[in-house]
Amino acid sequence: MADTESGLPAERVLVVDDDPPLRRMLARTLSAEGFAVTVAADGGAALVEVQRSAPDVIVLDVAMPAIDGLSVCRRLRGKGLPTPILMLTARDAVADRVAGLQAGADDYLVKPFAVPELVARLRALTRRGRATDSVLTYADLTLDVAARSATRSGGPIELTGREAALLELLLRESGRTVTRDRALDEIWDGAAEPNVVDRYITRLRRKLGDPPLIRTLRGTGFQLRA
Amino acid sequence: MADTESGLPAERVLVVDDDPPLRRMLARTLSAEGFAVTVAADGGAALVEVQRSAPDVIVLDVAMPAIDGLSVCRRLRGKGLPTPILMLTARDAVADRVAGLQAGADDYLVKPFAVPELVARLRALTRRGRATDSVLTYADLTLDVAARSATRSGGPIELTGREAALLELLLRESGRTVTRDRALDEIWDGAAEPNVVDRYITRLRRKLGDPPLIRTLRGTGFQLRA
DNA sequence: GGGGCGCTGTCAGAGTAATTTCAGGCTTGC
DNA sequence: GCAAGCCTGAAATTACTCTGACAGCGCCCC
Repeated sequence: MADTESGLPAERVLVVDDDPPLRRMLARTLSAEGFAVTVAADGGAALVEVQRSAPDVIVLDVAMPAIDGLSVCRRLRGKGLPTPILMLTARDAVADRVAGLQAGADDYLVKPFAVPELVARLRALTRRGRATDSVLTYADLTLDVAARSATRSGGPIELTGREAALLELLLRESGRTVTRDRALDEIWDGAAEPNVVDRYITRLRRKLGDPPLIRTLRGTGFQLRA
Repeated sequence: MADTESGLPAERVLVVDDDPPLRRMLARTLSAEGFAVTVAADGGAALVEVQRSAPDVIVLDVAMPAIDGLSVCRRLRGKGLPTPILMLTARDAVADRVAGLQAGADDYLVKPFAVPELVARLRALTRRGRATDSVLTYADLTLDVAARSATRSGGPIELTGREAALLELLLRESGRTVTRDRALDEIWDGAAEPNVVDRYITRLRRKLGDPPLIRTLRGTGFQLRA
C-alpha cells in the first residue's frame, strides 16, 4: 500500500502453490498489500511464469506434484536467476530448512504461517534486492549509491553528494572515458567552472587511496583504470 | 538491566566456550545487559549445565576440545531440547552455516563478532518464543514497535508515537537511506514542514545516546549506521 | 468541566559541512 | 624548453542541518 501510494512501482510477486484455496487467498491478500501478483499452480508453470512475468520475488511451496519446490528452486538458480525466493515448508523440520537453503532459497516460512509475517518477509526480500541494484563495482571498489558510501578492499569510505555522483558516473562508464564536459553537464548542470571537476577528482583520489584508480586523459577527461 | 528494571524476570543465558578470557568477557557483558549468565568451559559441562540451570538461550562455540559445539547441539536436540541456540563459528563459510543449522542451531555469529550484535541476537532469540515479531533490531538497538519502547545496551528507552514511527522506518530500511520526503510521506502524510523530520531526528539521537547511530546524509536524508 | 502535562509542529538563528573559486606550482607531451 | 593543461591548498561562499524556545493541541485525572 505504502509503495503504491508513494508512487513507486508495485513489487511483482509470483506465487507457486498447487493448493487452489491457498493460492487464491495469497493472491488476494498480497494484492491488497500492494503487490502485483502472478500465480502458478505447479512447478512447470512456475518455470514458464518466471520467464514471462519477471517477478521481483517468488513464493514457492515445497510440496507439489511433479516438479517440487526444491527442484524449481534449483533449476532457477542453475539458470543464474538472482530473484529472491521464499520457500513454504510443511513442517519445521531442520532437514527442510537445510534443503531449502542448499537449493538456493533466501528465506523460508513454515506452514501454517501468519500472513502478516509472510508480507513482512516479502517486503524484506524485495528491499534486499533493491539495495543490490544500487551497488556498482569496479575492480576492488564498490559504491552503494543510495547509502552514499563506497568500499575498497574492506574499509568503508564515506562520500559527500558530489563525490558520490562523480564516482557513480565513472563507475557507470566502467573503464570508458568521462569527459569534463559530460561531468559538468550531468552533475553540475553546466553551471560551474570546469575546474570543479578536477577538484572533486582530487578528493576522490585521496579518499579512494592506493593504488590509484582514476586515470587522467590529458585534454579529454578521466577514466577508471585498475 | 532493561528486563530487571522493567520487572520482568531476567533471561537466563548459558555461555559455552573453552577460551577463559572470552568466557569472562561474555559473562561480564551479558550480566551488564541484564541476562542471568551461567558458563560452561567445555561440551561435557555444557550438557550438565543445561539440565541444572535450564537456560532460555544458549551461546555455543563451535570449536572446542573433546565434545565440540556441533556435537553438543546435536545431543541437546536429540533429547528434544527446544531452547534456542546461537552458534559461534570461526569462518563465514556456507558449509558452516549449513552444518550449524543441520545440528539444530537457530542462529549463528561469525567470530570475531561485535558484542552488541550478539546481545541483539540473543534478545531476538529469547523474544521469538514469546510473541509475534513486532521487534526490530539494528546493531545493539532493539525496538518493540507494539510497546513503543526501545533498548540500547541496557537501558530501556521510552518513545513517543512519532519518535517510534520514525525509528521504525529507519530500522525497516536497516542501514539504507531514508529521505526526508519518504519520512514526511509515510509518517506525516506529507502535511508538515520538512524540518519536523530533523526535529525528531534530534530527539531520537538524544534518547538513543552514544555512540551515535543515526547518520545524516546531507542533502538527502538519514540512515542507521553503527 | 478545569487544570495540568506531555506530545507535536513551527520558527529562526547559530552552527557546520559541502561546494566552489582562485591562484600558483607542477606535470606532460611535443 | 615551452606551453597547455592539471593538481591542490586555502579561502570564500553557499546550502543545509541542528536545536532552543514556544505555542497549540489533546488527553487524562481530578
